Amino acid sequence: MTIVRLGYVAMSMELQNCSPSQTMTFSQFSKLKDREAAIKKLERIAISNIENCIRLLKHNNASEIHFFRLSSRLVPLANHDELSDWDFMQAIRGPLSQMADYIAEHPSRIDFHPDHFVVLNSPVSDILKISLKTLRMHELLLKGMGIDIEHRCVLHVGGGYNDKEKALEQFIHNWGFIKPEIQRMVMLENDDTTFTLKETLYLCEKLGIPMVFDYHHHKANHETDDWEDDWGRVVETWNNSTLPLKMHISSPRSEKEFRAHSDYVNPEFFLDFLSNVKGSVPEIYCMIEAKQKDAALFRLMEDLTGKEGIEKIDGSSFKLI
DNA sequence: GCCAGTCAAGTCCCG
DNA sequence: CGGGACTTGACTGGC
Repeated sequence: MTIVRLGYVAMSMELQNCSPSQTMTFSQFSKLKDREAAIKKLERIAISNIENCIRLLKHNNASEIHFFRLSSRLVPLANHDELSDWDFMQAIRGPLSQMADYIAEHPSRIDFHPDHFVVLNSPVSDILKISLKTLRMHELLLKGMGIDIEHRCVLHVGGGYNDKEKALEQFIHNWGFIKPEIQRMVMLENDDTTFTLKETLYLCEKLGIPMVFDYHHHKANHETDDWEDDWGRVVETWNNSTLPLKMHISSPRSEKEFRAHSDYVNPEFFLDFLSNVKGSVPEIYCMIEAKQKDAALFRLMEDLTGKEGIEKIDGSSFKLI
């Protein structure tokens, strides 16, 4: 028996004026003459983003959704070099602790997917450094939300640099310079252009990192199309975690734009996948990555309801029987 | 109120 | 080696 729990990414198509990613670019910031006022504006944006996250969490609870990816753009310019004197954590302390209270009362699985500019296998030390700074920001935010940081940040392996084997070894090399507290936050995901399931598994097994399998990326980028043989290895990487296995599900937009995410997830595609993993693991968290965000999740929830071999537990949780 | 252009970042691709 | 594409959602400016 396997329990499947579905989640969605960062923002809602149903809630109005509830973006958790409002922003100010550095060029906008620079144009403002009064730096103090500009920082106050950044702080207002960050506070509004976090308040909107709380609204999203309430929306999730009301909809029986227990799995959610937070936007990584909650605090605009938090990592910017020119703003290193800005104590953004102090500025957002209030709403962040409200969020922590809410999460404590309504537990769910919450994580981040820092954008692809976090590159841990870079041979350039400055790029590694800024990447670690970005991870440090995620660490602070998680702690502020009262969330155990273990395995909360999904990352890609990084650049191929014309020699993937060397790039994988560079990852291992760089990993040695990363403090254990940050290492503990990281999960790795196969990507759609460079590092495949097998290559990502190589790192995950070597370094004890849980592997987030992205089925769509695998379809777009693989040595051999079959993944079932490697699925057991993916499951094993989660022995390194106290959390259940997690993966990513999305559908190609079209044959021509195969790598792009479609608005919704094709239920047949998903059901076919589920039939292959049934019984292999007690619980799977599936992050639905679709353009229509929560609306796509709601549609999938409906599509799965009443299907053969699927028993509904609650809104977004299903038992495969 | 809509549409095109801009903004950030690192990598990759082309010339 | 240099410039442009890629990607994402938010925002700005022109009409």
